[in-house]
Amino acid sequence: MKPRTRRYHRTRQAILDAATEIIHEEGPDALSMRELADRIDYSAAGLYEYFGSKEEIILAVCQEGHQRLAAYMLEVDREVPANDYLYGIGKAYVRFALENPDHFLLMFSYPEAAGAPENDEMHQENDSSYNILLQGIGRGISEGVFPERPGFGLDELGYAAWTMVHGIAMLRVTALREYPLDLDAVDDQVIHNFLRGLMTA
Amino acid sequence: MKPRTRRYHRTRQAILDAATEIIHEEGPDALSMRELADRIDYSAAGLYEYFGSKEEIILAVCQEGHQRLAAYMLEVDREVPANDYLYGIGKAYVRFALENPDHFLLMFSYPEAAGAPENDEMHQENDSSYNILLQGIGRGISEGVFPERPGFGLDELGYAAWTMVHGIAMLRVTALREYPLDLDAVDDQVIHNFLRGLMTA
DNA sequence: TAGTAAACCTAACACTGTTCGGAATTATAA
DNA sequence: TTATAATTCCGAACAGTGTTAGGTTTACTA
Repeated sequence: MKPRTRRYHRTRQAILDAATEIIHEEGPDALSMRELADRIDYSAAGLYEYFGSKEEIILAVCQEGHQRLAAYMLEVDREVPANDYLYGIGKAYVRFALENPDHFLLMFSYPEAAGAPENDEMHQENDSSYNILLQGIGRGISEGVFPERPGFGLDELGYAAWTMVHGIAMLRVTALREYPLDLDAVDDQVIHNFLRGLMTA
Repeated sequence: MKPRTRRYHRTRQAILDAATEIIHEEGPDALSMRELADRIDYSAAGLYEYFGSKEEIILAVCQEGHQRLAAYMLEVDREVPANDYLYGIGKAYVRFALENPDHFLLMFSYPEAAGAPENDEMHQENDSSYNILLQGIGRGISEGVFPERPGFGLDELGYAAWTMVHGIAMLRVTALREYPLDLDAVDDQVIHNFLRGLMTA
């Protein structure tokens, strides 16, 4: 790769990093092209050499967020029973949301950013967060931990699990953002209750 | 009530209706003070006689949304077994989100709008959507349909039910907004599966 | 009918994302 | 090394935003 394109990619990444930083520090509304440019010693107009619009920058930030979310889930220890592993997956999903609330909200405000860069089909790449979840459930099925019911196969089980952890994560970063009591313990029970439902046919 | 204050309230409501209309037709980003004023034959500055800021208008729209959501849930037939009633509650929650996606998303982007106008404690008024859900679960408990487990009482059951329906609703208006297949049937199974989990101790 | 308060608008301010034209920098070719 | 070309970058401007100050019109009251 030529020095030119390498420098180009480095600047692109600097823009994305600064944007992520602003979103983390001051929220998504505070992200303006001029402040973003200031942080990396550019002018606002200069950014348009690297991104076509502000929306493109936000979209790229969202895509990075989805990768980071997947990274959270890949860190989970797999050397445990399938149901315990799935519990870890769910907790990782929620933990990412709690540790990056604005980023998490942004990711799901731009649905078109959910997939891979050059792929309009949803979650088709292998290491998407949804695919990791799906593989965990598939493992539980093949190990006989989760019995498949008629009309409630892998896809339906995956959908059910996703809605549950996503509901927890979403509520906790929006409506329950300031909730004073400890919800982690309740989350545990909710997830375990769900998994128990899957395990008993 | 004097004609003056009556006219004042009518204008206030006209502003909120127009704002809701714009959000429904063109999305929340298209809501500008000038277009909003144009729709009801005012100038942008004139609106500030009725609301302190654009955010106040959005907040009021969100509060109306929460009331409408509660109305959806109050329409559900109560003359059925407790578990069937809760199923109806859940479906009503999701149906509101699907029929008012932008409004629904906005409501949960402004967490401070979740409660009553003069009440910073969450969901304290009786006919909030969450309270309706909670009462449905309470009925199931008192009728012996849902057994209370240790450390998993009414509040925890309510939280669990809320996260589930909210997860379904949220995913379907964001990440799965354009999903081609029919998810209503899957939602049925997911909700029923959840309720079955509650019914079996 | 005179005086007062409410309602409303015009004009402006500071900000936003974006574009245009040219200037500075860097790479390529002679 | 020098001339040419391409890339990179910026200042200035444009149309739009929410908001405010000041003044004018309207409506109510005494």
